[in-house]
Amino acid sequence: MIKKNKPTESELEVLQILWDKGPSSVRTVNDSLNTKREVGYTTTLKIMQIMTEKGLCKRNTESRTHIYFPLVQEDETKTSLINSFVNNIFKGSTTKLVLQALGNSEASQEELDEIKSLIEKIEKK
Amino acid sequence: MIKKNKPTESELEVLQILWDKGPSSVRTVNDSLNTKREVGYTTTLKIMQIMTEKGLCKRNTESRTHIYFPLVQEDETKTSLINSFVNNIFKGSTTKLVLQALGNSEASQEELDEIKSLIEKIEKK
DNA sequence: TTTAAACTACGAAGAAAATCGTATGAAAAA
DNA sequence: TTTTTCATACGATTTTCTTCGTAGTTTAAA
Repeated sequence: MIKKNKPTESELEVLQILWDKGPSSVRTVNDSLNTKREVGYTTTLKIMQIMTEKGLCKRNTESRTHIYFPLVQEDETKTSLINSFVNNIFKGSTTKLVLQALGNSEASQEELDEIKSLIEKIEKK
Repeated sequence: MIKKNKPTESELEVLQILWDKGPSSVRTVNDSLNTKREVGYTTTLKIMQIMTEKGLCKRNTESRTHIYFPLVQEDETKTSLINSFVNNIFKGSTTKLVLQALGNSEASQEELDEIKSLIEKIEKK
């Protein structure tokens, strides 16, 4: 883990949209955000400009409407977020997190099977 | 989940100490914090006063040195934190969190066994 | 009794994030 | 062409959290 580009919550919301939809304009991202909560257009614009400064994303400015795309990977970013979460809250023990998360979840049998098969795979190594 | 008393990072550090050590004075908490990072005494005091206002803890002011104790439970609080984490980052799917967390962890066989037995217990219900 | 140490209260400075208003210019519509 | 719509840029404000300095009090030490 070289850079600790920990995105803020807002930045993460934007990243999630970029990961899901691929390269997008500010308008697209803002519309998407507004399906969940009210955000002003220039607010979203500002956030995305800051994200660009921070290196969280990059943009194509050839056309008037700039197109933004993520520079950080979904998996990597989330893994890093999980790690700091686990460090903050579970003293570094991922297992504690998993136990507590699972203990309170309403996981279906399919989901449990998925987890079991992942565990098997780990055990084989 | 009625109240969304989401503690901040600092508040969580304090809570963790109160959960671990039981009712404590500001001095005790501050000393404990300082084993990990440098924090001024009045900083810790202020945080704990704010926590009291917020209802995260309560204090006994009978003696000059106030004794603080948590008003929120460790399990409940962490579960609630996990839930918002899962909502923010995994679109509400606890399973996704578990899969990704486990996939990148270095869990020992004992830990894996613990998880497996929890899964069995869930399946039996 | 005088001095020093340990507490709390409280205001305020600082830092980081989020939000927005306004200016400006380009493109599309009328 | 004129007007309206839609972009970006950017400063400024607001909010939240963190941190600390100082004042005032009580207790302990000298």
